[in-house]
Amino acid sequence: MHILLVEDDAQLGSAIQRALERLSYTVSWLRDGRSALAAMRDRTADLVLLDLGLPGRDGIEVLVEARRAHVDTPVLVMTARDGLTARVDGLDAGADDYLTKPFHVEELAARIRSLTRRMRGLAVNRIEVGVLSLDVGTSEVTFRGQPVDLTRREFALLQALMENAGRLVRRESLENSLYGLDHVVGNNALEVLVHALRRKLSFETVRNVRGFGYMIPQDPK
Amino acid sequence: MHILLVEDDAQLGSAIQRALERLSYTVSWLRDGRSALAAMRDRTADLVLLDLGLPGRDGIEVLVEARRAHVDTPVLVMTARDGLTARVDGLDAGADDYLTKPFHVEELAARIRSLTRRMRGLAVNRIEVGVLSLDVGTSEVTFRGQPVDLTRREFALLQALMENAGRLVRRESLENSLYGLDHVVGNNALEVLVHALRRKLSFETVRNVRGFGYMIPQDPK
DNA sequence: TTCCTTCCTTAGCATTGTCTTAGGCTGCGG
DNA sequence: CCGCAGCCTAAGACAATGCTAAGGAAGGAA
Repeated sequence: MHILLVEDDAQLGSAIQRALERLSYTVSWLRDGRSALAAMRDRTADLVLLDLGLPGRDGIEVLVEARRAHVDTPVLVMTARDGLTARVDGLDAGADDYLTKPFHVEELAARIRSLTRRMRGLAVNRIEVGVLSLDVGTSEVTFRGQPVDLTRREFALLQALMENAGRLVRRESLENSLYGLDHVVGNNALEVLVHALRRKLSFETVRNVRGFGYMIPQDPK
Repeated sequence: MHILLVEDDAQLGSAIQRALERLSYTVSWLRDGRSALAAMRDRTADLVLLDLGLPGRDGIEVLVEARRAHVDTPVLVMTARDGLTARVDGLDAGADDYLTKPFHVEELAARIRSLTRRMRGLAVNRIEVGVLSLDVGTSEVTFRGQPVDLTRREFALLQALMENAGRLVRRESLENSLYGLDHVVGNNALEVLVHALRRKLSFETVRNVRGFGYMIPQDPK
C-alpha cells in the first residue's frame, strides 16, 4: 500500500509521514504541485493525500490536471478550516474525500481505510466472523445474534481485530491504529481495553499471543 | 430499469456508472444540461440522477424546464453545496430526493431503491415509524396522531433519522446531510437541534449512542 | 523451584461528550 | 423600523469514557 503525500508544511508533513509509516503504509512525501503531478502521472501510488494550500501551483489545479490525464487514483484532500469553497471545489475537481485541518491521526487512518475499502470495489460495510458481526456504517455489533453495546475505542479495537480475523495483530500495530502517533499512552491502556471488550463479548473471543499481540480466531466462540 | 445519469465530472461520472451497472441497472451517462433535457423529454428513462453543478446551464434549470414540459420521471439530485439550500431549491424545482456529495455507493443505491418503490405507488412520500409519520412531499409530521410543527432543520433531522429507523446514524453523517460540506458550524449545533426536536416530540423518541450518533427506534414512544 | 516478564483485573481520577439554558445575529413580514 | 421566527454560539452541569496506577496471576527460562 503506497501513499503519496503532498504537503508543503515541513512539520505537518513529517508528522503525517511518520504516523502513516507506523501504520505500515509506504509513504512518498512531496512538497510541491509540480512533482506531485508528475508522481500521480506515474500511477505508482495507491492513494494520494493532497493538501490544497500548496504554494505556487494550487492543489486544485494539480487534481484537475491529473484527472484530465485520466489518473483515477483515489485522492483524499486536506484543507484548512476556512477553505470553504475550496472544499467544495475539491470534490467537484474529483477528490474522493476531504478532511479539514486540524485533524486527528485516528480520523485520517479511518478515512484511508474507508477509501481503500471503497476502491477495492464493493464497499463492504459489514464484517462477519463466525458468530461475530460488525457494521462499519452504523457502528452496530452483534455477537451470537445479540446486539452488543460498545464504546468508540472498543469498537475500533474490534474492527481492527476482525479485519484480520484468524491472523495475529501485533500489539504495536493495534496501539498505532487506536491511538495514532501524537498520543503517547501508557503501555497497558490496550490491555485494559481488551479486557473491557472481552467482558462484553466473551473471554475466549479475543486471544492473546504472549509477547506479540492479539487475535480473533476464524471461528470465535 | 433505465437510469439517466447527468454528471459533468468524468471521474465521478464513470465511478457512478460502473457502480450502478454492477447493480444491474442500465445507465446512460450524459455530461451536459442540453442533452440531459433532450433525453428527459424522450421519457425513456425510469429515473434521473442529476448533478446540480453542471457547467453552462445549471442543473436546476434543466429540472425546472423538464417539469414545465410535464416530464414526471423521478429525479434524484446530487449536490456538493450546502445541504439545506440545495435541498430546498432542488425539491422546489421538482426533485424527488437529494444526495449530498460525497456519498457512498450504498447510500445512492438505497435512495434509488426507495425512489423506484415510491414511483410504483407502493410507498408514497410518507415514512411511517411506529407512532411517527413524516410526509416528504407536504413536509407534514404527526406524532401519536397529533400534527407537529417543525422548522426546516428539525424536519431534515427527523427525516434523516426516520429513513434509518432502528439503526444508528452517525453524528458525522447527520452533520453532513444537515449542513452539507460547509462544515463551519460549531460542534454542538447538532445537539441543540436534537434537543429542539426532542422537545417537540418526546425525549425518549430520539436516542443517543454516546460517541457515535443518534437513532430512532423501530417502535418510538 | 525461582525469578522475570507479560498480561489481567480493579479502582480512581481526569477528560470528553452530551444536555440544557441563555443570548445574540439574521432575514422576513407587518 | 420593529418584532418575531429560526438557528447559531457560548457556557455550565453532569455522566460516560478511557487513562494511569498498582497488585496479583500466569507463562517461560535457568
